[in-house]
Amino acid sequence: MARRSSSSSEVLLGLLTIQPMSGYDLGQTIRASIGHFWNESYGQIYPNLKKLQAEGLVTSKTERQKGKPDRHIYAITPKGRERLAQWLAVPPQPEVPRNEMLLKLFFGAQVAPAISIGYLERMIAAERPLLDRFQQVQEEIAKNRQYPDAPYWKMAARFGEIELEAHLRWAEESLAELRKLARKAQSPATPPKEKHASH
Amino acid sequence: MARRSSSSSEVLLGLLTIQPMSGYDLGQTIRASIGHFWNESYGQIYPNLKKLQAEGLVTSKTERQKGKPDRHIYAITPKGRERLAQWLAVPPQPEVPRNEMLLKLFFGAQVAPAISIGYLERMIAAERPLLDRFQQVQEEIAKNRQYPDAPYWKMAARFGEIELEAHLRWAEESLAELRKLARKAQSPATPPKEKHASH
DNA sequence: GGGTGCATGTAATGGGTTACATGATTCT
DNA sequence: AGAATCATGTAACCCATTACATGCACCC
Repeated sequence: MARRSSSSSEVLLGLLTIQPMSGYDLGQTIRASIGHFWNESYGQIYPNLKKLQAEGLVTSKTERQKGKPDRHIYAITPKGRERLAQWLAVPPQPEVPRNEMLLKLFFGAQVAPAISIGYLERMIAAERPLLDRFQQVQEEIAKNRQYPDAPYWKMAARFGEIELEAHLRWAEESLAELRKLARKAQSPATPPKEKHASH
Repeated sequence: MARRSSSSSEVLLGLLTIQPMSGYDLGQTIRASIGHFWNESYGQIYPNLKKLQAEGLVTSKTERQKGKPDRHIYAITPKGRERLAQWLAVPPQPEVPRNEMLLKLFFGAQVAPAISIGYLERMIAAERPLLDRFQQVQEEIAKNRQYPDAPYWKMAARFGEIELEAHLRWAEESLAELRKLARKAQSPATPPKEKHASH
């Protein structure tokens, strides 16, 4: 995805406004907080931190550890905050996300309905448990209402919740339709006689 | 986005099951039908078609035109259908889409609320008009109910509709919250006196 | 004893967008 | 007159993931 000038380093700046962190911490934080709409691999994080440091947007200090590699703790500089604010002020371009599951469903007529049904069931099984998480996160944030970040973080979590609910509703609805379709395909033009259908 | 083995050529195979098409047609079709969850640039389409042809998954014939370059019309082969079915049977991996707007909103506390408000307004203005499109598409598909593709295409369109509705609900809700926030920020700890606030 | 987590980093590999090149026709 | 549409294609560039490399500590 060769987005003209990506946001990989800016995310790091943004997260470092919360508190100084190591590359590893940043990875963890990304997964835990913005993981539902943004991902960053370590192969991206570490080199970008070096680049940011070279530009004077972050500073680093080294923490010795026994048995483990040194931790490099990065902190954002005033210049880094400026850069972040600049980037935040640029209107984001609408991007079309690629959804492979939907793509395969779109071509579902080319294979047995059971396959598409399986994908929807998988999706529901994988996503339903996340609903609770989003609600928990919002409650957590609500406890720290005084922080200036709180309302924004809550909106992001709420987005996850609302979108997830929508996806689940869609998946259930589509699942019902596909099952109807699969039944019709099994007994074409046969009135529902039940019991020992075909074999 | 270096997804191990992407689906760029398989989309082309999938669309060619509808009818033989040129690279240009494929680009148009993608935008018109699956554009809300999948995009493909010509820089991707043309080379992939050549690759597919070399593998015997599609054939091409040339149509002469006056004043314009020849049209290369591609058609899927039985081998191509096999490959497509194989790919369709592989369970899609859940992917985390990157949403830059949400990312900027998440860091909204670092800039004036007006900026985030602007992004939400933009988003609503850009996306609301699409709702009608999705409904139209579904009606259109409903007219051709007999085609085996119809139920699957309808589901894809319905996904767009449901997700879009969810996004709009979220955006309106968040907008209201941000406006409240902006008002509070302007008159901190001042009871609502109305009229000629500060200036 | 083996897997998982902590912790950092580099290199290979592959994907994908954008820009460029070309040129006639049709719409504004 | 100039922009947009039709139509194909290539090359440069860059972004991002995955794999690899290293090694201790802790838990089962």
